Amino acid sequence: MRLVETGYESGKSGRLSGLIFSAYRMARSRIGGIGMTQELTERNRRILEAIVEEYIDTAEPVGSRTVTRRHQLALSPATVRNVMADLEELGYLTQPHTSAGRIPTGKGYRFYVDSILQVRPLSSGERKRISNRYHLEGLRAEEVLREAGKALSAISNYTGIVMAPRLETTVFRHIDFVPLSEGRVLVVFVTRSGLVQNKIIQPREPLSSRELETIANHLNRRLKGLSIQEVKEQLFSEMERDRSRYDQLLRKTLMLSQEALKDNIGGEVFIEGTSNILDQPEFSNVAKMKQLFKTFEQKSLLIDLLDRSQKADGMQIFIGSESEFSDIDGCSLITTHYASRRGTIGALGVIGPSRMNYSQVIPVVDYTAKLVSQILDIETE
Amino acid sequence: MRLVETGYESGKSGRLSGLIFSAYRMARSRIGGIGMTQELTERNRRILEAIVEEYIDTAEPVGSRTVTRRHQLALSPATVRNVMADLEELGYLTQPHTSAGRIPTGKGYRFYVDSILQVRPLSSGERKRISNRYHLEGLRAEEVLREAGKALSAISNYTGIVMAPRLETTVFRHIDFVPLSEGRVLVVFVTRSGLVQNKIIQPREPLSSRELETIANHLNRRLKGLSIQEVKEQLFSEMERDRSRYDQLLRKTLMLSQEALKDNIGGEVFIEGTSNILDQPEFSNVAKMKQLFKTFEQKSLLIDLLDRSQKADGMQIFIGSESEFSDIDGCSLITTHYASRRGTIGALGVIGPSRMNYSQVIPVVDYTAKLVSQILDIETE
DNA sequence: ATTAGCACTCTCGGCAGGAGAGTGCTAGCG
DNA sequence: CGCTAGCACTCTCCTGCCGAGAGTGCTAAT
Repeated sequence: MRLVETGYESGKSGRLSGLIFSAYRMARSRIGGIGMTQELTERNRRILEAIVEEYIDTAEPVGSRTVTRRHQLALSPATVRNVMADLEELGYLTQPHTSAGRIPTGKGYRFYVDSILQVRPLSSGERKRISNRYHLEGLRAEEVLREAGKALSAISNYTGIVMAPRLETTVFRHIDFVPLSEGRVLVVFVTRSGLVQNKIIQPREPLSSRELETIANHLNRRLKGLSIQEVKEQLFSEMERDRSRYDQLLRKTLMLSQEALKDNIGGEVFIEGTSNILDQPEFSNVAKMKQLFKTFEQKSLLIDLLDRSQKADGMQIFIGSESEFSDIDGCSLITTHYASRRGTIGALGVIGPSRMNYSQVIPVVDYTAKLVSQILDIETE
Repeated sequence: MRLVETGYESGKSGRLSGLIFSAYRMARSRIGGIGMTQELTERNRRILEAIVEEYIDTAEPVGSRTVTRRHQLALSPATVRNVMADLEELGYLTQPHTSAGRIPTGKGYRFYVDSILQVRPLSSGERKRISNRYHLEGLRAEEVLREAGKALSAISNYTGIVMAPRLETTVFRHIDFVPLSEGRVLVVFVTRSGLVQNKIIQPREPLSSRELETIANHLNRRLKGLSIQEVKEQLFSEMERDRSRYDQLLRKTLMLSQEALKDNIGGEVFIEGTSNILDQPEFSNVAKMKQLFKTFEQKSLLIDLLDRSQKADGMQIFIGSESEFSDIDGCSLITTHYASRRGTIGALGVIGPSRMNYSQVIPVVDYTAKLVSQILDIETE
């Protein structure tokens, strides 16, 4: 099976209004005639909702009596049982064993998230609680991202995850070349948002430290404020134009910058609050836990998902079970991108059990992304 | 109780020979008249050794019969039982419950490590297996440290931990100033070993980006190759000397550098292979595991221990149980410092259960430290 | 001093039985 | 025809019990 992505789109008029729009859109699709809607009657949907929410609350299989008792449905347990049997047949629910209650399947969560879930915007108190965590003073960009991860994990009680922007999606602020041994050169980039990244290159011909200095100063005056994409284009066109002219230094400049920009760098991932997730009852199973921590450690899967999220528009929800990523079976990942004023730059989110409190976490992720975007903008304009 | 540090000293003539020296010293102190030696007869020591090693192997409480069977002692189980009772009375062993075997206490491990343990040097094959992990080509200093952590964890099957050098213990290579908003300045340091560190400062008076550039170029020519300590001294004496002379730029230079060097930066910690430790049977207990991961997350305790290790000479072994750091109860930490050719710069080690294979891990930590020192030197000379 | 023997203690796995939760089915009701 | 009450059935989980096994401490003999 494939990992399905949710088309949880934001409106154009800002993220938060996007959320409201989204809720509205979902409400509409409930009445309208889209695929899934035909499959489930309104009553069945209500019952599915009750079961998912109950299970999110308690982490225990949900029985028919619980549903009628705790969620005011004017129905008897027997009726609910019939409905539950139907929902199981359709693949939304499953039973750990006969004579246990039901728990949602991946498909169940998916339907819940796509077509049932109502996201309420954060209260101003909640927003304050989140934004208070960034005592802006003198935080370096990297620290802002780390802090965002910590905030996400602390507020949600799950694990926060933040991907630093890749160099190529950023705006140029500063470059520097430091000669190392054997002709190798350490390149230090500073992006407009103040993020410092570095790499080592081996230029085809040797350069004196004086030359490196001159080249850096030159580039810094010329390229400031351009996106890396623009930088690349400009350098390329210049190279074309001046191919004929014999200017030693210019040639070296171009050669050096080309080397420096050749490969992607960045995409570092910060994972914060991993111990939080140990509180979740699903991870009393040590083997499962180990699986999850292995995933945290190697990061490639997470980078992959965050990359997708960065490219996509709006909130993405990945539900672990039933997906090709059996690694994080039983886990869900809620992500969105954050962006400074010029173009998309990174992604962040929360990892928790599929049995996660989506309606609480989604607005937190959303607001955090907005906040990070703002801070990176304000701090560095 | 306090966390005791072991005086596991290296000789002056290189680390590895230090290990051998150490073993010799330990052997001597066994015969000599130091405190603990009087407390235990040779036979008792042999039995304690057998028990600790058996427990390291099996993670099961060790019974008297096992000791006689698997370690060739010409003694009956009954005799061993008597000795075990004595060792328990003296605090070296404990029983999970009556009629279970014995397991070592913190004191037991401590005695084993200090006075019994024989460390054998690595075979050349093992050394190769470790050094092969650094495919030197173009690794940035930070990546070298990360890789060292990974190597430590992979070889030992426990968790590797590496602390990056603090700026103050390093040698100056390069500095750069990047203007941000509102008069703030991003300072980028490159140390001789190629490590890039940065911080944000707020100079008392504003500086144009032209001035910043000039100052950086000036400092880079003047200070290269000095230790940060020397840099500070030089700047200070210059400040004294030129107090009278009215040179605007020089004054600004000194002001800026002073700001930049005011606080310590660095001391970042890389923890690799956390999931490894989940294989250890002591962590089937989820609560214990959570404790440990909390410690990993907040890092301050680890930084504290590594800082101590950096200052101390030679190998340090911290044994968790019985210590003021109940956080890592049941865990031990083996650390040593690594050093480039000029002065001590960082520390690294392995975290594992107290029931860790010391004789295997100690030489690995030792060799890795030597290797990291070398790589940082070679790469950047 | 060391050891053989023995009674004792404690854990652990398996097993049986009962409580509790929940189901599926069937028959009756509006 | 949809809903519901009732009931038999299933499965888990907890408890108590028992015996096997491992290991101990003590005592008496060598």
